[in-house]
Amino acid sequence: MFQEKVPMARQIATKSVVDAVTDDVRARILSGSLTSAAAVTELEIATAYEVARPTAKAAIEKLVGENLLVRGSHKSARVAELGPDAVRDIYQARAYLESGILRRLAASHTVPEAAVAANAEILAVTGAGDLALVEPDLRFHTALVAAVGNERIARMYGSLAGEVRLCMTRVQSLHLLDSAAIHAEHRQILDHLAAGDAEAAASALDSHLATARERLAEALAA
Amino acid sequence: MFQEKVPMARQIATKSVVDAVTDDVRARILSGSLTSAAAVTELEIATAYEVARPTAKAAIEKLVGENLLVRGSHKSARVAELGPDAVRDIYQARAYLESGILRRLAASHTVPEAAVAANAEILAVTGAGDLALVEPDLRFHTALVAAVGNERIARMYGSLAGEVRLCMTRVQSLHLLDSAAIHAEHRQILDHLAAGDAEAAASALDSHLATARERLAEALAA
DNA sequence: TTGAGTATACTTGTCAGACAAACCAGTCCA
DNA sequence: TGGACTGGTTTGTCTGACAAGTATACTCAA
Repeated sequence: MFQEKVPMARQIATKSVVDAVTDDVRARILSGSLTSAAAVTELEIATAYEVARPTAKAAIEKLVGENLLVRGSHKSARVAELGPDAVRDIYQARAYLESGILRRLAASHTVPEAAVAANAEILAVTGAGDLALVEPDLRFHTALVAAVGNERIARMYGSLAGEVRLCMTRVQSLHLLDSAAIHAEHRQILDHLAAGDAEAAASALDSHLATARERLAEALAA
Repeated sequence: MFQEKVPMARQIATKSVVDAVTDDVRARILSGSLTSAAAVTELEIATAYEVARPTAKAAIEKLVGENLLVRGSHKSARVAELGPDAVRDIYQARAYLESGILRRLAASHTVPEAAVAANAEILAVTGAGDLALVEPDLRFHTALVAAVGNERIARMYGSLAGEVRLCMTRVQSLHLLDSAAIHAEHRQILDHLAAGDAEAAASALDSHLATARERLAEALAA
């Protein structure tokens, strides 16, 4: 293999035009700059980025595949709008995935280093922007998922995380999330992991997600 | 809404050309007609179905999004080949998803009707082709997942099911799967569900998947 | 004034053709 | 024998175009 001859090749990345457009549009969606109020047409994207329409089309279809955009046949795409039921669906799926993972991590007394670091960041950004909280929070949970080393589960969680971030930014999450409380709940989960108490870790996660879910759902219902 | 005026509108489906090509290629992949031995080029698909190259390209990229095809930049696509490690990864992910689901179903003593029907079919096709067994087997598990009514979990499981079917057909599964044993193990799971015994159901599923996983992994290693 | 039907504009679906860039394999030369 | 070059193959992207579907606006009649 090539990697054996050059153990530490510098990683460079060349993005195709479609990928570049996709990434930027996705960032705009996740940041809340693009809402479900206005339609996202292929021509808009094409002119905005000065690319051909097929390129814009490919980018839109990629995002549709990620469930960030929705569109029907012969209709322009819109940002997927997440109602209370969708939020409950997403958080229920999260709970399924993460509770199983915590059970496994607890069995081997594994406390992922990356999760600890992400949790520390939550306190660090206290008082900063409201949206600054979302990133480390998601990174904490993603680190837990990544710790089991299962590629497909990580992929699945990634697709969920996109939708989670989407609805977190839609509700501007100003007063929904208290950084100190989140940090404490995360800390509790990590402690249970260190102690190897699977059930305690799972139930702590359940309540952690349940409160977030209900607050989000209520905010979206209004 | 339109649906309130016409309560039972006939469901008709118009597939786009891209979707039609995608579906057919996917079927060829899952049936084993397309293997990872030969590359799948855009021009091949385009000429085979008498469509333009962009159409073929879109179909290929959809299947790449489903993880049935893989391809790097400027390289032709190939059917994803699943080694022993990939099989273990997939089955571990399945076990995560399904065990959590069984716990929930057992808590409400739910025995999905569709799962019972699918399990009956497994006995019905005994002695028929080897591949005939795969369909009802997957349908049994899919029915369990669908019973919880979570859209995102069902979606995730669907993407896994594609890969499962892929490696099941790659190993021609002649002597790997004994229909009577499978039926019995499924039956046991359903019984545990009816009794509301979550742990027993989950552990029965675990061993059910573990045997299938190891046999598949061994066969692929050879 | 209101309703229905038509007409028009907008958007997407698909195609053809083209060129550049990247990859691959085979060949040639030192 | 090893490296560089060169050709063919494949993909990435673009331009331009037309057909088909959707939604909106407009007109005309009741």
